[in-house]
Amino acid sequence: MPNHRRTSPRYLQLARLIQERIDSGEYPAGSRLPSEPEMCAEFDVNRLTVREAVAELERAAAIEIRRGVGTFVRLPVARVSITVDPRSQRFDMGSTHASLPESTADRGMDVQETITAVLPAGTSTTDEEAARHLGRPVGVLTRVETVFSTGSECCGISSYWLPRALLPRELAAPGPVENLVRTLADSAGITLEYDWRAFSAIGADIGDADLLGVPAGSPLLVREGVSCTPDGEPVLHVRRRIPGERARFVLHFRETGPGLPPAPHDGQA
Amino acid sequence: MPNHRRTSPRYLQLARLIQERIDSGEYPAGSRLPSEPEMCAEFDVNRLTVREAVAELERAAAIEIRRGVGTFVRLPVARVSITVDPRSQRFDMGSTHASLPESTADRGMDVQETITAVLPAGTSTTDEEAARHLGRPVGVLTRVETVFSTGSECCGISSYWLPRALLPRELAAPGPVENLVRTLADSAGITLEYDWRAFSAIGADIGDADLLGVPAGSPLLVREGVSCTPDGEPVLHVRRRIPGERARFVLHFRETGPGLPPAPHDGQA
DNA sequence: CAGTGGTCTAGACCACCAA
DNA sequence: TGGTGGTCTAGACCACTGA
Repeated sequence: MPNHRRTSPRYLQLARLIQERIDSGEYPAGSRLPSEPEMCAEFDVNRLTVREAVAELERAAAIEIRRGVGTFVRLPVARVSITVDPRSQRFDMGSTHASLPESTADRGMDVQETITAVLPAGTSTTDEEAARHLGRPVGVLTRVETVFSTGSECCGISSYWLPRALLPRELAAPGPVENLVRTLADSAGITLEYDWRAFSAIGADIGDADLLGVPAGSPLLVREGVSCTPDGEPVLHVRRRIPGERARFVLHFRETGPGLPPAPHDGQA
Repeated sequence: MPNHRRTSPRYLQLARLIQERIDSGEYPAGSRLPSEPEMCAEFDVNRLTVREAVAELERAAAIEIRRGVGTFVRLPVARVSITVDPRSQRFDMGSTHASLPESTADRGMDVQETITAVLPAGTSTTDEEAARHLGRPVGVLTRVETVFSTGSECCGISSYWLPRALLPRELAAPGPVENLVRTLADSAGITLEYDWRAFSAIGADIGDADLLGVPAGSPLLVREGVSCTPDGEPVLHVRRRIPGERARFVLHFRETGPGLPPAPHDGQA
């Protein structure tokens, strides 16, 4: 009686298992995974099943395969920053903050943000990056995870990092949230401005892929940045992931374009 | 004597063959591909080989697999536009144009843009989208393809669309180019401003994947938009693709941040 | 129900890399 | 040279979809 009513295929179970061993440090960053024949023996599956699990993790950018050598846990990658004209940008922060979900709603979609988890920042790469961007130790930060959904479908994920002392009660437990940034600013009695925002593209890791209902490795558009007080103290780090095929961020530079409909360049339909 | 010195594996050859049939219209958009057993028979390969080819094309977003139904040529997808505060944006256009490659060079990378092809716009989806954005018929547009390279490595691809009448001689043939936008503006005796720019993430199609040396389907950051004359006439459509792991676009909103090094949030190393 | 794509096995040969 | 991952075959059973 093989797989009769299995919840998920073996290669995915195996991929998650390997990912857990990476996360737990059993397979540390940079280390070599067991070879394919070794995994076949350990998990008692065919080599192709092992290869499918490994391919899944490679698409998820969790491991790196070196032909003829072995398979290795990935180190975080260095990236090039391309700065777009830092001089001439003076945004009206509050409204820009608010405009993101609302402009989506304008397009006929009712988007709801919901807190899924509130937890202390730990030792993951993103936690440490957030701490560096905020100029504070990881230990004082709280991480708030949210999902954006239209109806029942999840269309985006956000992670927020902020000092634990600033976390308002309304944002301390899972549940729907009206306007996370405004709630935070009102509760702390501060104004929040953009410090910087950045756009990049990554492949979905296994966790984000599960949440978003997309295959691991599929392209996500990442918008991240730091918000600060008017005197420049960084307060909030945001990292939002949206399936790449589903959204694009548009910057308009003119009041009215000649041939520009409200949504200037959506695909047809 | 099976594959002795084959240039590329059969599943990739098969993937390219199927892609050609899609491009040529032999498999029209929306139509069903032959089933896997049918392809096995036609191409005389094992089903797994067919499946690998099909998986490649699916990662490249060329086809869509519907379980239990069949595999279909993809239709262009509709997308959500998220507009970031269109009111408060008044950029200094010329310098922003120039800043993109130069800011990359500032980071220690010597980036060279090279024209690889100049051809009339045709019937592809991107050609038609460019024509729509420029408000001109496809027939009057020329398409200029360039690659960005650091040393021998290709680190980005750009496609430009512009009216054939405006194409300067310096940009009409393959070869290195100093500053494509400035060359165009000088030659036509016009000033170019940003109309809009947008960021999105897509999976690499087979052609872009070959050029960039990344696997099909791997995440690309897309920055596209229209530049126009000061009175608002759209002149140039740009669509740049950069491997997602390699770059990020950063918008700074403050003159000087407290804890902001020149490249505020690169990964370590 | 028949046909589709999804998963899995067993086994084979190959190209690549380091020692 | 031995071990690694890459490609490919033959065959099996399964889950899903639409008629």
